[in-house]
Amino acid sequence: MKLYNTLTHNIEEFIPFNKDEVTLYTCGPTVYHYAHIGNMRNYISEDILEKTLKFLGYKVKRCMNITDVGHLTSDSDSGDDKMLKGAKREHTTVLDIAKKYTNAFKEDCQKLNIRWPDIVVPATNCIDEYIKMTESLLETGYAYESNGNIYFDISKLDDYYALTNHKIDEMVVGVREGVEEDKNKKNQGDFVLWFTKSKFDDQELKWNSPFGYGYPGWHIECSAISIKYLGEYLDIHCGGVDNIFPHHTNEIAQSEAYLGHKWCKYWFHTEHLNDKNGKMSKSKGEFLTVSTLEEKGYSPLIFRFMCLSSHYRRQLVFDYSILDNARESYNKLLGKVRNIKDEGNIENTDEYLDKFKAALADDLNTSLALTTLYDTLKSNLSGKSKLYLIKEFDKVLSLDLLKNDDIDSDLLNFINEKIQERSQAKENKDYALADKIRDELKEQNIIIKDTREGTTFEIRK
RNA sequence: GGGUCUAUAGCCAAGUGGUAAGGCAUGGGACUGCAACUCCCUGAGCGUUGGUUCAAAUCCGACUAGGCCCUCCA
Repeated sequence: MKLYNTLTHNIEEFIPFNKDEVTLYTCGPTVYHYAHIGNMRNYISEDILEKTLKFLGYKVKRCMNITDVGHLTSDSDSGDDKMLKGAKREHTTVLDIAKKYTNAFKEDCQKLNIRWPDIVVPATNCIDEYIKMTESLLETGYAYESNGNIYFDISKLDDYYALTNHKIDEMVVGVREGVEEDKNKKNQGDFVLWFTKSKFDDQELKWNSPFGYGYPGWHIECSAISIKYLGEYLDIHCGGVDNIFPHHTNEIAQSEAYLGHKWCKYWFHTEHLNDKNGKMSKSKGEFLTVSTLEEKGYSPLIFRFMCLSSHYRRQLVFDYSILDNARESYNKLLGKVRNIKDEGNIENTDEYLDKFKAALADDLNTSLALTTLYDTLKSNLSGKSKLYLIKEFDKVLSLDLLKNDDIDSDLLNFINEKIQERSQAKENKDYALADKIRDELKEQNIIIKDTREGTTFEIRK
């Protein structure tokens, strides 16, 4: 399998540390609000990565954190805590906010057929580990105390900017509005490992530590959680491109300083889903969530299909015309699959299976993988063979290609009555009534289909 | 200013040196009471410009346009 590695800026052959089991770490959400669909694109990509690895025969152990503490709006000794802001906004506690939005995130994942990782860890569960790491970094001289906080000293490293190719002299401090320089730092790029109460009296969650009563910095959690659950050697670390700097850069710094050896081999980053004004964010523009799409009548899997028809390292500009396009394609695809008759012999399907695997093994070329699905549908294979292949493909695609929706019996009766009514009207040549019934059903996304064998229907997603 | 990525038909998009996959939309046809569904047919020389090569969308250079990052973010 080939994967693009941000660390080397190249597509590389994937070779895990341990042949038997691949370790995969995902930067999870900061649960201070709903995830928008741009966030979800990232998790869809990671889901495809995990399922592809499994499809190719690897065993995968995947871990994800849930950030419920320490995520400030700035890396300097200032700025608000996102969780605290969320709690104030909704007049409740940080823990309630974390619980509410963790559940919401889980539901979104379910709707999008994103497999929930094997290990999911809230950041607040591993305070001891952060303290242990921070203590060790202080002992070895990679960290220092200044004005109550513990900072990581990036000047102790030769290759701090390996991930980004940034050059320290050409960095501009405070490009983004609202970023202040922290005068307590030795180097402007240093980052906080532990905050103390002196600076943040209103912080709700605080713990005792050898460095004082306080709470951990944002970056330390991913390193500590990953090392705790996946070991000292990590195969793949995933996240959105926005996390390359500073988050992942800092993770590498503190992890390798702590471990004393190379830590993570491959860095996997998903590009952003933008809107026409640029990057999607919770603070500007339309705040689009999975629920928003549902309210507008789009099944979440249409969004998944839309993501899969592009490539994870390609920016995608969200627009409803693109989603509409995906909806048409997806519905037609489901229709084609539904029309396959389960008959004939099981034939040799290696040609298609190999093409599908090759597409995914080439840095997750999902677009080409979908093409293989279309090729399969157009092939001369028996219905039985086609259905077998589709079932296999859907292990990775997870588009519910073969899932028959259970229809509520009341609804089914209603539709059948309407179809009867319409057939009667047609017999009476009362086409105005027949068309009226058809139109009314269509408004409810029920599409009437007249075939030689009689009238059937389909519920449009 | 530095870093990084992208530029293929109306839209999404494959393609990594040998004269452009696929999907959606459009148009035409079959089917239909008319439609929808389904099936068949239907389109571009690859941002501009130099160069390398027998041969370039594919390699190299320049330019143009755009996105993202440079201590919030997936």
